Amino acid sequence: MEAGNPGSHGGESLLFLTDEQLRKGIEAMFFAYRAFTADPDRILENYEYGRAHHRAIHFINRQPGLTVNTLLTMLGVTKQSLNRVLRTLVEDGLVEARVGRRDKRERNLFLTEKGAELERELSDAQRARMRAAYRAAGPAAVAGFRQVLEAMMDPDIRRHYQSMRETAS
Amino acid sequence: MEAGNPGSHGGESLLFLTDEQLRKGIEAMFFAYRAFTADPDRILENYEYGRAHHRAIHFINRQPGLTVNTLLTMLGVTKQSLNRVLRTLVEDGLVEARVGRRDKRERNLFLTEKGAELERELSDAQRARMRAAYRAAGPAAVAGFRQVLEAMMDPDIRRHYQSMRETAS
DNA sequence: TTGGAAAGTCAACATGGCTGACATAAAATC
DNA sequence: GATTTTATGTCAGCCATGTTGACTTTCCAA
Repeated sequence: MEAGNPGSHGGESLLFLTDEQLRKGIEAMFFAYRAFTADPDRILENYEYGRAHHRAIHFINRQPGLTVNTLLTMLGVTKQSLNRVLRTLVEDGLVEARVGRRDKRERNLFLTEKGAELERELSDAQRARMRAAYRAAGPAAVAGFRQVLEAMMDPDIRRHYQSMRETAS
Repeated sequence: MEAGNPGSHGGESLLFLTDEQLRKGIEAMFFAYRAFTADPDRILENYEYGRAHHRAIHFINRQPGLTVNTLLTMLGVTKQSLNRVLRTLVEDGLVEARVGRRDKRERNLFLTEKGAELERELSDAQRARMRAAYRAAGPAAVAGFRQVLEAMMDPDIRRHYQSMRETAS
């Protein structure tokens, strides 16, 4: 199935959809993602945290005060998985979980100063690689990169992604 | 560190390197990668295989006859990890490990017909998503996507990536 | 007041990373 | 020819992080 015919003439856009092009894209995703996580992973070895902690910290930093449920949706894991991670972060004083003002069942999550410090260390490393790649590829490539990644996301998540507040650190 | 100054005027390329841009890129990678692996993961649930098996099958299909060592380099895992996966694939008749002709210590890996079938099923799903994203983003975006991902890879791996034979299935 | 939602917890299990130790066969080197 | 190195395979055990299922507490809302 899917002939992947390189000689087809269905208009410009089809020229890029050969099996070979698609497979190269798949490999590029795999290799790039591995590099993308490698730097933070190295840093996390010095602490007693893993990649799951990094992800939680990232999103709490991006949307201070977000609820556990929202974080759950963004991470796409079960609450039991998340809770294991979140508990250690709260115990270690990197994350604060405040009882919701309007709805007291909710917990609003914030990074403490200590949490923000680790976030910075991890983020600096990850952004450095991203920045280098952006510089090497150039502005036009960066726009295309973002467009393809967005198109690849599941629609529900894409909405979250697009509406992410610009909090910066 | 890293002021990430949106108002800087260092030339066109620097305008794309604000912290916010970089963080959005980081999130895009995370969300897109999750979607990227979701379809094959769903298929693999029907078998007794996991993501690790998929990766091995992918590269054996791409470079038929590659050695265990080469596969190890591409996957970036230990031989013990790979062996656990490879053993079940050979036992189940999806992969054939032929003794090397020139160097009899080596094993050259090939997909059997059965292995090629599973490869096709997994690959079809993954390529379908990639194709949809490529179509939605357009040819220029695809080129940029590939450029940024390449720039993000570790140099050694990038060389492997670029020299990957065009075997297609 | 009752039902459901948000969060937390315990237990058990699977996958797939890892290290360390060791075995075998074959190539390469001295 | 003896020795060392390389490629592969294997066993055992550990760890991080995902899963399901069951159950509790708190609190909002109908």
